[in-house]
Amino acid sequence: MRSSTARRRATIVDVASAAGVSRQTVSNVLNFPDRVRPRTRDRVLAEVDRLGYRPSTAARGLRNQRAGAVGLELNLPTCGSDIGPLVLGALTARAPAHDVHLVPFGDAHVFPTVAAYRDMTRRHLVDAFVFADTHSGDPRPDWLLEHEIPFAAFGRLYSHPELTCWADVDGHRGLELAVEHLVDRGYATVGYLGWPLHLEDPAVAEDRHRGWVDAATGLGVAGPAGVTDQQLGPAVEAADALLNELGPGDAVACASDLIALAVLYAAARRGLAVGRDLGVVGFDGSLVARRHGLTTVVQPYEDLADHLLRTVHDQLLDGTVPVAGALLDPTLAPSSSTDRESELTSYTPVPAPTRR
Amino acid sequence: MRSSTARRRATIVDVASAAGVSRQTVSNVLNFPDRVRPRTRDRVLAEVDRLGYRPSTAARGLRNQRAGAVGLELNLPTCGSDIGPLVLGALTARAPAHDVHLVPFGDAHVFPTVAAYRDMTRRHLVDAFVFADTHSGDPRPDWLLEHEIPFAAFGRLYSHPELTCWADVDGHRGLELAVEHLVDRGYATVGYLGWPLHLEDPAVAEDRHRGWVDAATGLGVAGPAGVTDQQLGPAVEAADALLNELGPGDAVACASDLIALAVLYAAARRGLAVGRDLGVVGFDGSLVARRHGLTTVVQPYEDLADHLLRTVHDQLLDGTVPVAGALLDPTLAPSSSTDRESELTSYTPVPAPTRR
DNA sequence: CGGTGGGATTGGAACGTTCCAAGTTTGGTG
DNA sequence: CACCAAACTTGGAACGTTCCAATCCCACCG
Repeated sequence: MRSSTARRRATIVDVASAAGVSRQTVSNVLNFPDRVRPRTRDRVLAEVDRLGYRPSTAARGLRNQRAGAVGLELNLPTCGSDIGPLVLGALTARAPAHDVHLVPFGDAHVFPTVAAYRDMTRRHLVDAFVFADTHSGDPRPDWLLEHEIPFAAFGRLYSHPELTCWADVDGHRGLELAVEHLVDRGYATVGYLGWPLHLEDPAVAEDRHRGWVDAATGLGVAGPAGVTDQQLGPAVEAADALLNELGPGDAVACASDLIALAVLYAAARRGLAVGRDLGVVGFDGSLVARRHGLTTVVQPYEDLADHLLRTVHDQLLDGTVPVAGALLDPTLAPSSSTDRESELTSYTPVPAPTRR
Repeated sequence: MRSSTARRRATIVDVASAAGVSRQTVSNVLNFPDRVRPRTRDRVLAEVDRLGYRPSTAARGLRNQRAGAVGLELNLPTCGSDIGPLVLGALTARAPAHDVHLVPFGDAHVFPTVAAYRDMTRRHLVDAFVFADTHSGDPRPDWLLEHEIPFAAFGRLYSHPELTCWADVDGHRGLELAVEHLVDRGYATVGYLGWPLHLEDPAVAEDRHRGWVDAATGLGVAGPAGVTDQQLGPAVEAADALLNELGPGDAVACASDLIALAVLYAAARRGLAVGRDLGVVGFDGSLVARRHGLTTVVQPYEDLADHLLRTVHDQLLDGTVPVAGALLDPTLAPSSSTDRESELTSYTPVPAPTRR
């Protein structure tokens, strides 16, 4: 066993003696390159490269009193939604750019409490937290504020209107995009199927609804509107009711991809060919949309991830918080459900569009 | 600012002096309770509790040369599948029981390479890795073996038949469960819609297919079989072809929930009421199944997570690897698609079953 | 040619934990 | 009552890094 030589990973001292400088100089090369003369710097960097040296996370964390990690709560609503995996994927992909790593935690079966937050904080496992699905009476923001622990929320903190450490998608803009696209494609009237305002998150529901109202009214294409909760069965019934008030050549903009799927089903039920007879636009850019050939408003997941990570980073660095919550612009991904040449029905879905 | 008092988290020395013992005794209380007299132990534990002390992850990791973390690769196939979120949720929920935390990594857009593995290892950020979606020519197992880094795979390592550090669901047993359930519910003939054997993972496809063959033949209910890839459009066509050879009162067992959804669509296309006229069973226990009222074979996600985490834990502890890969038993979750009283069609889905 | 200033580099100390070897107490025995 | 072993407890050292203060070196100026 060559444990002593090959097995042990190189430390800063190994690099230092290989380059003929001291510990501290190597540290400076990596953390404050300006402090080191170019000649020395290059020599050190060459050895860093040759030995494959990387600073130990544990030693760094101990010395700096900072874990370089962000806790991410994965609870039931987050895991079981269509966008959960997309948010997680984006945060994971963007974390390295912010010099942090993620630590997911939470029991997918139990409703969130602060216990896990307290435990992870005490163990110095993370410096800050990111979470989603805030609700009224949510204990988490209060607890984190009280303990002065940085955090950022995906979605408005409507239980704490004064807080600005959140990012969300601009649903108003998203529905504008949807309506503009539908008009562009030549659909005559644009209806809307969204969420009731008394539902869990009235701001999001209101936001998307107003987007449709403003755009459709502005363009003179406003049709009927309906509401439903985020469940397939009831949504199909609501979609069915809405379609009673729409005719061939009309369209429906939806508050989510799941609702859009329900519209596909309601259309199929009455023999409407989606695309040709009826335009449908969803919201989320989820797997459901890709599978079913739904045109959808794609949330800017990477931008959201960047904003959330930057927000906690700034709080850690100097305690600054954003001047306001961030509403980020979504984009529209056209597919068959708004293609007039297409005859999409729920039971003859098209394959997913080829990836760019 | 009361930084100096309230802000600083308690350390082992604080606990020690509060309890009137030394550092080491506190450490022993937490790590080797037997070494400490009960009287002392209780006194120390009381102070631990009072001060809310938890050992610093960084200090522990530095001293023990162990991060207490497991890297989890989230790549495109993992994130974009129906089971990805379920596997992740289970691993997250079970990690604390194994005294580790997870560190997800990976770029959802790029195909996996060993670069990220090397980087995380060098930084001592993780001790081991868990990943899924192995494929032939996968560089990861070879690289990890070469560097003697523990790992465990979700899914068979069919590119390395000699390796045993994997866990997978017993698809054979799953399709037995499905067929038995369908016979139990009084369906006459049971067909099968699965994956072609030349697809990415022939072992899984073969496994599930044989389960159907054995059970259906054994019970004398074997019907026609078809194959399709894991895409909704082609799957609906394949399901349609299969239904040509089945009549009312028959059933289809499927290799995945997505394929089962395709069967729902094909049934709707020809006016068959799923449940009453046609039994359908999916595989995965995914969100898709819950939404669409599909009876499904649920993968034992928590057991899988436990096995994977235990496997890497054992490798870390004393280098032992399992004597064989683990095939874990799934369970069956009945829903409307095998309820003879129900008239489920793809466009009139039932609400998700109430959670237990 | 000595002094000065400033940038580059250095060694000591500390972050919080656990291992190790040595120390102290406890309880039992001759 | 003295002694011994076992049980329990203790302080020093080390894990790898970065902060801090001190030192070194060099060019430039008077």
